[in-house]
Amino acid sequence: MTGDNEIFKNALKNSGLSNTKSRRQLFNIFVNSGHKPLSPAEIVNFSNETMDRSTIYRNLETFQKLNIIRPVSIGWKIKYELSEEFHGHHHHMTCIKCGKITTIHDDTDIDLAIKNLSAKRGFQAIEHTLDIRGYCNTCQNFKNPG
Amino acid sequence: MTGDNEIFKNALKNSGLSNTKSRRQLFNIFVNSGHKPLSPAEIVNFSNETMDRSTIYRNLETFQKLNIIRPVSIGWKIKYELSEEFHGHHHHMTCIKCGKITTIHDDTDIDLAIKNLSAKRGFQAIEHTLDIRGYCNTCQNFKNPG
DNA sequence: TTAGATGCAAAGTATTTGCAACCCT
DNA sequence: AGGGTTGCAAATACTTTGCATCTAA
Repeated sequence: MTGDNEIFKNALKNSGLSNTKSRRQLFNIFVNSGHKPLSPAEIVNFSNETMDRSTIYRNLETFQKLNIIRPVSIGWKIKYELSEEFHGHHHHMTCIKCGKITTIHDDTDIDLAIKNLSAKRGFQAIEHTLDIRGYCNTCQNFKNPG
Repeated sequence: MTGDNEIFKNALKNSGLSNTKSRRQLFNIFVNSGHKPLSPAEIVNFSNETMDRSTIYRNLETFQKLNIIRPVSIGWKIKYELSEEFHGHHHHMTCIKCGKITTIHDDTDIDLAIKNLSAKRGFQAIEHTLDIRGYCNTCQNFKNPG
């Protein structure tokens, strides 16, 4: 926890940005979310009027640029979660039918392949999101939309 | 093109859904987008009042369930593009700094690793999106947000 | 014929903006 | 002190909903 805070403060400092009350608060909302991805609007509600909406939106954008948070597409919407520096690396498997999301933590082969590919292209990969879509165990035999 | 249309029509028919004017129109917007991912709002504008907004939103949801389109997280927003059946398989590399998106078509190793992983989990993978974030060639030496 | 699809209209949410006041460094 | 940040307030933009009408099969 304390370590996370250091990383956060340094990210701001290294980019010459201020360590403000709002930014600390926003960061804490993510920390306290239990790693559940949040939409901008959900954060507005969570914050319970302690920050203005516009401040939240502006800082979400800032955090994203600093790679403090990262976007995840969850079904129909986009949400944000702490980036890997805080969160640990993982991937998602989403069922097209029932919407169930499974989180995956071990995928060395995939990560290696991604690393190689990026290097080949001269792209400096910082992190990646992988969303696998298909049918979960339960839904494999009932594919009609319902 | 004609082949794509067949796939589209069959997708509807196989699920017992009607092949309506609106749906054909929406499908064509994607075809004509030159494979650029589109947000719901962009589509509303594109459609130029030929369809009602509500029809567009409802059909986007339908198309997604039928796997005609798929979501892609592009920076701040979520967008849609034709699914692989129409589009061909590919991945995105997005620059955190300038937002530039590079499309990648050859990544056998990654795809193989994903296939293996899914199999191991009893998940029937239909498709996947991979978004690699980092710094593009140009931005690698200028990492401050600006 | 008729279940499903659409348009309309309005309500409900979400996001962005300019500017004056404020607070980090 | 001084520029980056915030709050405020209002304008925009986006998304959803119910219901009557229409249309594809």
